Amino acid sequence: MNKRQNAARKSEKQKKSLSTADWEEAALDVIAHQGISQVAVEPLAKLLGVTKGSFYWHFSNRLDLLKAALKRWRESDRSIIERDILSIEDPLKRLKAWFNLSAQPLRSHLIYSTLLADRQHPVVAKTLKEITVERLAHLQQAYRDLGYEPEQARQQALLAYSVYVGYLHMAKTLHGRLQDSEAIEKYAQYVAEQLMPKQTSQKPA
Amino acid sequence: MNKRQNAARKSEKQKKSLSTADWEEAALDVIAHQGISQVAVEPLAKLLGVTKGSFYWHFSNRLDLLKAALKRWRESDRSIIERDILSIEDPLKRLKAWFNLSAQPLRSHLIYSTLLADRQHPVVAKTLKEITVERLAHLQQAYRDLGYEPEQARQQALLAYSVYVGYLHMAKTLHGRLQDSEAIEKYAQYVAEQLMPKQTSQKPA
DNA sequence: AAATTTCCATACGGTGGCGTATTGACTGGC
DNA sequence: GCCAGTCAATACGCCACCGTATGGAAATTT
Repeated sequence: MNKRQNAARKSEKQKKSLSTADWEEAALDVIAHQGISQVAVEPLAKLLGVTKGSFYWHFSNRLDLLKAALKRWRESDRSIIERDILSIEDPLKRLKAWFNLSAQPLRSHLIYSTLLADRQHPVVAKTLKEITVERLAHLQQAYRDLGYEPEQARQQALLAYSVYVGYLHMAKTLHGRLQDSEAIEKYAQYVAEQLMPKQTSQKPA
Repeated sequence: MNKRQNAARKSEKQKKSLSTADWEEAALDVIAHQGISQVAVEPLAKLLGVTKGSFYWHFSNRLDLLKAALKRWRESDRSIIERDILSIEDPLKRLKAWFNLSAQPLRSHLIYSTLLADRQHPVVAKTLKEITVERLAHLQQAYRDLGYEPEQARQQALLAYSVYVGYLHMAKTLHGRLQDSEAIEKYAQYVAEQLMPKQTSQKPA
């Protein structure tokens, strides 16, 4: 038998030794629910059932872990967007897909929402700025493709994205979590109607 | 002469001894620029040119200060809103005043924006929830007064407030501060146009 | 001018987290 | 079966901050 420890360390499955990715994922889980400040190596180690002796084998320090975790999140998020949004050719459908995705209760949103709170942290600030600029560009392009003039497309993209960010906050503030009920569905529908060009004119005044 | 210390303690004016309000204001300044976590009693004392011996004379502990500071902020903010917004009878002008105030670079916004980031903290969460509910009610009322049906007024208020919150975040994320330039003016103008009822109909579909 | 109140300094112990150093145990390759 | 590599436990020193205890000085009261 080549399984490593014949005694299960704490709960289920024979735990093999941890990989760098395991630490990153654990960090992301903590970020999603508690924020950057709670990503502390000793508590995290306890969470994973080891001590920090292990941590400092995988990472040189705490910052190193944060960078790696954020990079991992960013890549996964980007691949989702590329697969589910940017691949859509019809700009109206693409925009709808944006709104639809935004209303979905994904861990990625949870992480983004928490990162917004931790924007003081230099590493977080850098990541946020990058991802925000990127998404704004995509949104602007969508509105451009719908016939908006560049400047108006920019404003509209900013507006739409503000609604997204604002919603994330409101949900957490008012309910302590991201909603999953029908209420959000109705609201998302309403928002989409407000933020998408009316049928009556392609190029609004 | 009844001035207290004939030698200026550190910079200007003969510093009399500190009041509770002084500590609260200092805390709010730190909150505005660095967030709750940086409101630490020893650093704050250093900032005020005293030691924490003073602090624990005025407050029983750190939490006590936070509560007091937030209460102070909330009251000042509320009085601004009552004076500059709620007093306006014409609902359209009132709404315009909301958007106008939102675009102003006030310390109150700065604080609110930072508090959004610190919503993990129980005391902050409570404060935020209260103030959000309050403001949403005011906004909803404004839209009601404009002829919106209750449900739509609620949605619209939520949307408008999300834009406000989202904008605060975007500004900080993209520029590291609240903008004061003409750009924000134009954007505010654009947003107002989008979020206020069109001239063509009082009661939008 | 003495007493009391108000405000502050200093010193102390406690906690939680970071990062280092060292040792140990299990693994696969030879 | 030995060795090198991989992952983890333990112990240590450090720092920042919290809260307490105690004493002292200036201001105010009497």
